[in-house]
Amino acid sequence: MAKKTYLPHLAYDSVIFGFSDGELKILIMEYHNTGLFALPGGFVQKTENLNDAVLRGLHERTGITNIYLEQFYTFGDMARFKPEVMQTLLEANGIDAKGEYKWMLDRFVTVAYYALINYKDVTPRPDALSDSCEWYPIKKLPKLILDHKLIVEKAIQTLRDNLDRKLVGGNLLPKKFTMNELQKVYEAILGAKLRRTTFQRKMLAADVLKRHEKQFSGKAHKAPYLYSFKK
Amino acid sequence: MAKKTYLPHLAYDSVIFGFSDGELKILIMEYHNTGLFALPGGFVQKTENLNDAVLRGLHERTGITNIYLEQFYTFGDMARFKPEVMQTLLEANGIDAKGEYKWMLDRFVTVAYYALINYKDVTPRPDALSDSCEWYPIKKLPKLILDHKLIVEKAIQTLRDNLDRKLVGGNLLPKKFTMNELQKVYEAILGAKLRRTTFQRKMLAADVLKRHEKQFSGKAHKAPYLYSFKK
DNA sequence: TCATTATTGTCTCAATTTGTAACAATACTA
DNA sequence: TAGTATTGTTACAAATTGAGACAATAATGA
Repeated sequence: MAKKTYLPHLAYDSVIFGFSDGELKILIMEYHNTGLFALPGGFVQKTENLNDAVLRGLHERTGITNIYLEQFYTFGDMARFKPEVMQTLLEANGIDAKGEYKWMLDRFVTVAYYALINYKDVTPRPDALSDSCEWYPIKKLPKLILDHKLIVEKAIQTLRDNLDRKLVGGNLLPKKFTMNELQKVYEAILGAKLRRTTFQRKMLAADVLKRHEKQFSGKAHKAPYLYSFKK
Repeated sequence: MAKKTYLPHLAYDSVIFGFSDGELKILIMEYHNTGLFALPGGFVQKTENLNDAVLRGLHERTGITNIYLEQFYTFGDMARFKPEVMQTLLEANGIDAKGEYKWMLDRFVTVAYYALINYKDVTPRPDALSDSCEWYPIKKLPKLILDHKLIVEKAIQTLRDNLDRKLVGGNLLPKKFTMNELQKVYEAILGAKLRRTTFQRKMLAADVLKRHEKQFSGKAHKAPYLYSFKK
């Protein structure tokens, strides 16, 4: 955390999406004894690629490598400069905000990314300053520091815009999934119900799915096929 | 240009699109006595909004205010760190690269924007270090420094993706234009011919155009209507 | 064993959108 | 006043999407 190792004034924040219980969720960190909630973020080492810094941070927090990651906006307004917030975080952790960590009170421009991961693959790990790193449904987020709410909203908007174009929904599921599970992911992202038959036809016509064996659930009805994304 | 006034390690670059002679063009700067070409860019003052810094730079170079501007990506690879390039630029201008301007040889992360402007409204003005600031057709760009070619390609790709979604084509034309002129802008951006009747129907159905008086060109055929974008 | 139930995969037909061409209405020229 | 190039609109075909019907399961339970 020495000033020397990181680029000053530059940070990243990540909106990490997961899917469970039919809901879209994101990882939120809570800081010790402050009641402050924030997106997981970090800093960029002086000789490190920006994208690599984010992948490094995601790996530390989720244990996953090979993460679907997309940069979507860089936030650089002066309005997001509130040194008293960072000071609260540092002091709550018994760190002298006038010492080695003083650079963290400076103005930061932050590059925002979103990640799509399979909920089950993750065991959230808090970092040194934070109390917990937990999943929150996007409809029930706690109050977030600075402009992090805005960052989340822009992430969701970008994800929606990219959903059909980049066929990215599968990254929120295990390798193999049923058509119904995929549809539920789409519905959670778009915030709207979709028609079963139209959805199935569209996905099959897109020619991106590979069909596997059937999944027998033990329920009293026809078993659905399992699918995975090609390539 | 004193180090004190700007955020270190952070820059912006702008891909400024204009349309003339049926072609999409961008503004490129050439540096004195170096044969080096680059996108117009700049730095962010320590107490200035990122977006405002870009608008300020665009105003200085084009004289225009009220510019359509969109941020599209932040480039932060180490591969773009080539201090010898900036050193060449400074020395060609008789500036001691070891002095006050030494910070410009550092690593920079750059936030890239594209702008859409009406070609006729612009009188390109070079900045202190550059020789000229001129329009180049996107098909005939000179070799650009660093990763600026990549930045241009990503700008064009983003512009294409946003074309229908954000209906931004009109920003490249004067307030009033004919349907045919608008179609030519779309064709230049997409790099493909469009069908006249389908294009006209789509634009009218989108309900974003206001129809004005006819434009009499003096040619021996029916005069087209002029249109402007609503609001 | 065999009707019952819930869900799935596919098909059908209607509604809508898009592709393509035709056509009448200019605005000017010769 | 006929001829020419271009425009705005319409007409019809082709393709896509909406909405429902229907047969094919897997299990359950009489």
